[in-house]
Amino acid sequence: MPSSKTKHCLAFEHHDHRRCQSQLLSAARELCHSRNIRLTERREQVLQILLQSHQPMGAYEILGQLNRNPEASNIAPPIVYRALEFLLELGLVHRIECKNAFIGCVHPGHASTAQFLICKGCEKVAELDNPTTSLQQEASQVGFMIDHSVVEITGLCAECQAND
Amino acid sequence: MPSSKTKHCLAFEHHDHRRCQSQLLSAARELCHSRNIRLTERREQVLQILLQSHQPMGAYEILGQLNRNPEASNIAPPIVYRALEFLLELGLVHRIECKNAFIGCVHPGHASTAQFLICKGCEKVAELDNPTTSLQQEASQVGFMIDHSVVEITGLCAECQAND
DNA sequence: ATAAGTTACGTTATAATATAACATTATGCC
DNA sequence: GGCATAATGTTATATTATAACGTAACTTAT
Ligand SMILES: [Zn+2]
Ligand SMILES: [Zn+2]
Ligand SMILES: [Zn+2]
Ligand SMILES: [Zn+2]
Repeated sequence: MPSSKTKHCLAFEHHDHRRCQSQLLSAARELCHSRNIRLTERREQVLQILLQSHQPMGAYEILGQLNRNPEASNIAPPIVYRALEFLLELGLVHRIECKNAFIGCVHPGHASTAQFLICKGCEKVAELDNPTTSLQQEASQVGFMIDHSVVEITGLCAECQAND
Repeated sequence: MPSSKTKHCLAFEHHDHRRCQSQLLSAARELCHSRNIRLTERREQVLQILLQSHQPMGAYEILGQLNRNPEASNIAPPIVYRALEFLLELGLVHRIECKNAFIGCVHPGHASTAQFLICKGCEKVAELDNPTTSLQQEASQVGFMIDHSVVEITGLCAECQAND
């Protein structure tokens, strides 16, 4: 689980993902409840789909999973994109720009400053948990006011290097 | 012009862009010549289009400019994407992931470690010229081997803050 | 409770971005 | 020239995303 002390890289560590998943879902519910915002069934469905793994998913892949359910089939793209928009704004989900894909946030709360390690081997994406300040320093040195940052490092995780 | 000593942010500084443009074009020609790689007319056309400004352009925008030329019209997407692929591999052009767009590299040579400040006001994109090491440290602390990194900071440049 | 206002969802169509597959032309080498 | 290779051209289609408009569900006021 996320910790602010030690250097964690959840996605690349073996862990009880069921627990990980249910904790993140609870956190999402609590966040919405506390802010008096509606985590509707659709929105929760999309979040749950993203929380199934630490691999990012495309919008149409999410759509496919929603439509795999025999009852209530034939859902169309806007529904998924709207749920994603909601979840992104709350910081419950992040967009992986270099893959046009989406992933559940493992440290819900901080919306605009996430950083990711993206493994080309196992395709998992780990969210770093310390918002590096050096970029902010760089930016402020030239008088730039940061609104949103995208930091996506692609390569091979330790395990995939070993298994090559 | 790019310098490795002072902290520059070319796109946001007033400068003689004609000169900037022609220097970058020359640098590209020299790079290709020295490596015995063919900077064909098409490839150079696409590069020149990207060097027109410090704003990124979508592939179809580039396509539009190519087709604006009355002779040799009706060029199709693959041509642009192939030229871009060539230029990206050489590091003469970068892809701005969060905009699905492309921009000429202002420090030709370093392909995979660029960092950008993207202004929402003037839509210019500045390429930082010191590859920050803190990210690499982060990555190596968890045994991650970096292949390619995307660092895109969106916000407002100093001038756009003043003009708000 | 009902009406009005708002938010979320559903539906259809289409826009914007990107690539697959194959034909043609240009270039370099023998 | 004849051959191999690389680059370009062409057609069709895949993938990702949004516009526009209608319906249903929730919220609040009377
Ligand atoms: Zn997990
Ligand atoms: Zn891996
Ligand atoms: Zn310039
Ligand atoms: Zn600006």
